[in-house]
Amino acid sequence: MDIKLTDRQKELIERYGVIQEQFGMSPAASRVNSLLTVADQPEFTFDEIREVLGLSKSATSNAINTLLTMDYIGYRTKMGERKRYFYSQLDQWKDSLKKNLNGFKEYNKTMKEILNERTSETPSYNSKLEELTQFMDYYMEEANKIINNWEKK
Amino acid sequence: MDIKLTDRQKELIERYGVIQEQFGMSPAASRVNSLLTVADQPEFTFDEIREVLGLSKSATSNAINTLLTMDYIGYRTKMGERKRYFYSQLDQWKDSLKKNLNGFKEYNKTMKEILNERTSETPSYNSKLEELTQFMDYYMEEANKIINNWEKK
DNA sequence: TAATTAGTTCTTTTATTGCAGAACCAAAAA
DNA sequence: TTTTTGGTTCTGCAATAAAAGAACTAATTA
Repeated sequence: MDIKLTDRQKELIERYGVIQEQFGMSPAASRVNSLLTVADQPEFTFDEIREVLGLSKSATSNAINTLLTMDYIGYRTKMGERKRYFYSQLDQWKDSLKKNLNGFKEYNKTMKEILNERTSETPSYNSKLEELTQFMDYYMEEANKIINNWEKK
Repeated sequence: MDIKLTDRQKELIERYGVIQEQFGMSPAASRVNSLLTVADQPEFTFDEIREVLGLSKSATSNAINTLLTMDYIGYRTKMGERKRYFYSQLDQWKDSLKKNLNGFKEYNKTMKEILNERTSETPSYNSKLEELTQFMDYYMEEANKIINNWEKK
């Protein structure tokens, strides 16, 4: 085994890790994803990940599985081997941006229901709220166009 | 005092509250912001908020102050009164979207540093990473245009 | 001057998260 | 058939976050 990382790589793994934590990912999962993004080696096994990051088996297992279900990483296998080789699926970004936009859809649905339920006594507030829901619809539509536009290029 | 909310309003406050929790806001702050968005009454005092939501003074105080610093709510005062009257600042949405885009900027800066540090042994991975950073720059620029475009309308 | 109002701040309690460590399991190898 | 490999799942502990409650404060009022 014996995987070596430069100090710079270690620093970047931590920095990128912290950023991902801010997006709600657990410390361990953030580090695993960082490792697979930063390290020269394109694929890591379960035990290699465990070793370089100094994690327990359970933490490694849970981190890998959350990353897999989020499609942040993938794995391949090799003929006649039972091990899995994990790699960063960085194409994930556009997809997770799209999922993000879908999250806004839920948000906006609720905002519209709130608007529908509001008293008619507050017309100026209500029309601001309405403008907001329209803006969100507009934004989501245009943002999707941006993404599709890029893909066509 | 004696503020009354319909069952539907209570339901919407909880639902909108949960959505906001998913964006990383504390339960109490989420409920306060929801209340000010959903309730007919356009302004609430500290004690009214405390009472309808059944929160302690400290929880109320902290929730209000985080919402104030995020500009999610505002308050006004009335001549000769010491109380503050809090209201939802729903114009916040566009601003927080812009702040969100700025968050991506930090993210992308780190991605570029990672790219710079990567081995030249993995050209296809590297070029994917590069495309990604370019896409992010493009997206941030275009998203800002969307927002400004709407505001001009 | 004492009491009330409108909060803030500090301390304690409770709930949640994140991880380690050990037990466990199924497939493959010895 | 026992052992090893490549994990997963369960139990428990430590750290952190959220909120309660009580003590505090600065203005205002009685």
